[in-house]
Amino acid sequence: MKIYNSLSRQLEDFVPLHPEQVSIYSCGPTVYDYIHMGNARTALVTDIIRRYLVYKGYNVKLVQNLTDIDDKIINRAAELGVSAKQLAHQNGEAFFQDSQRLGIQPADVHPKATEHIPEMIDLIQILLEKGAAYVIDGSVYYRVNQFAEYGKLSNRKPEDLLAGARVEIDERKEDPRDFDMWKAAKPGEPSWESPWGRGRPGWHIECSAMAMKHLGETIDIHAGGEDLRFPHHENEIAQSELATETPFARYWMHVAFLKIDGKRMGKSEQNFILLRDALDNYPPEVIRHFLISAHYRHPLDYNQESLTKSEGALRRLNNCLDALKNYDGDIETNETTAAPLQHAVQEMKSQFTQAMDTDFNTAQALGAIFTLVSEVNKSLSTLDEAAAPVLPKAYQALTETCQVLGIYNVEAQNDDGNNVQHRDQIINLLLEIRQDARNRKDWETSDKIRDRLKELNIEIKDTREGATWKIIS
RNA sequence: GGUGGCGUAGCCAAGUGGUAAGGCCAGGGCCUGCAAAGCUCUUACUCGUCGGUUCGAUUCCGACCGCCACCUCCA
Repeated sequence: MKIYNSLSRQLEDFVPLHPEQVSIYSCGPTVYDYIHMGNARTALVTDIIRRYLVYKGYNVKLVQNLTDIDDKIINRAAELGVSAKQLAHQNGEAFFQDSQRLGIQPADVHPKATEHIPEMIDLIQILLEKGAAYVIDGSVYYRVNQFAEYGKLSNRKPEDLLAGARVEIDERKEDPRDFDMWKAAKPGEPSWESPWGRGRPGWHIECSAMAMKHLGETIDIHAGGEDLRFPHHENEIAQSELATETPFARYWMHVAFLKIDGKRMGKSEQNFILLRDALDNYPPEVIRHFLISAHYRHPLDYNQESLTKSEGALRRLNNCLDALKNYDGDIETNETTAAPLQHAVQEMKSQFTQAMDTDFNTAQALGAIFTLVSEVNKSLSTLDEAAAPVLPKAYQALTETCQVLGIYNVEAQNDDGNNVQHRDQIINLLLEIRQDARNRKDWETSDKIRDRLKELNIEIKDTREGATWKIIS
């Protein structure tokens, strides 16, 4: 299995620190607003990496943080006339809701910055003791020139960092590259006690402290959006590695931007689509399909046309799975069959694994899945006797892989409730009446039943074996 | 100015030093009372342009053109 490591800028064999055990830290959102599709892309990639590693048999511990104290939160809260704490709490809850709706499984731990102040203070203290930090007016800065490897993640030399800088330089800092780990409190802002007076943590120290607390000094995979590569992740490395003198993360993964109209979707651009709005318009599986239809390191453009394409692809997949479901398990296995479909199932599994093993190539994995869909449809339409015993295997292979990608929700297919049985009986009665009408070529009645049911989102298909129906959305 | 990425059929998108997955759309055929779904055939002698390396390049190297991103808060 190979992963593209942003640190080495090449594909590397994936070897976790401890065999069969993988630790992942994913940079979560700053909760001053609802999350948008770009945030969702990164979260989804992490979710699928986790699912796939579990599928491969690893034990995975995933930590995804929430930055719940920050300038943006303070400012937004002031605009809205609520406390920063309340705003962060609300948006944090909304983030969990939205993620869940997209079918993203909760992380094992969702640490919040405000609940880890002591750990951050301890870490800053260590860096001060090592001479890698200094205090000015109650703020603590990281002394970048103490860390020789600074710039190794973003591939930047010290002089590069200064040349094009468009930042206003704080004259009090020893070096323009130095960044704050602790900000002295300003009047009216939330603050915590510290050895340097009241204040609040800087952004970068949060992730260093929380990652190390929940996953140890060295984590296997650290993921985030590509915008975090510099300065956020670079600074995390500087803080963590100088403090522990051991590698912070073995594999750095950066998810490319989601674009809209060819431009980066970003909060500061005001061109974002909220995940919850997209979820109101499309089923979660469709959105997931869209988001994984391109490799995670390639930019992807958000537009209605692309979502519509994913809708079509999902329809094809679901039609196939629906047809297959009827064969699930009710055919005795005949090991002697040498049907072409048997080969296709094996081929699909190996192609899927190979694709995912190569830096989580979901686009290629989807190709493998749809190739089998095509083979299954072929067998189904020709009523291939030899293929029949393989059908349950095909169903299983398809559902297994689709669930790794989260584009097929078995539970959602099986409606619950006691009314279902009753409803089915009524629909079947209607189909019976319709069949009678068809037998006497009373097309008017026959079509009326079909059309009216369609209006009720129940779609009828006439097959060789008689009419079938299903609920459409 | 520095750093990184991208340019593959009408659209989206994989991919490889040996001759182009998959999806959507479109058109023909089969099936159907008509549909829907499905099947089937058709849709890039070609992978931004120009050079180079090679028996052979879309894939490696170089130049150029175009687009995007990071260097500032943003996943």
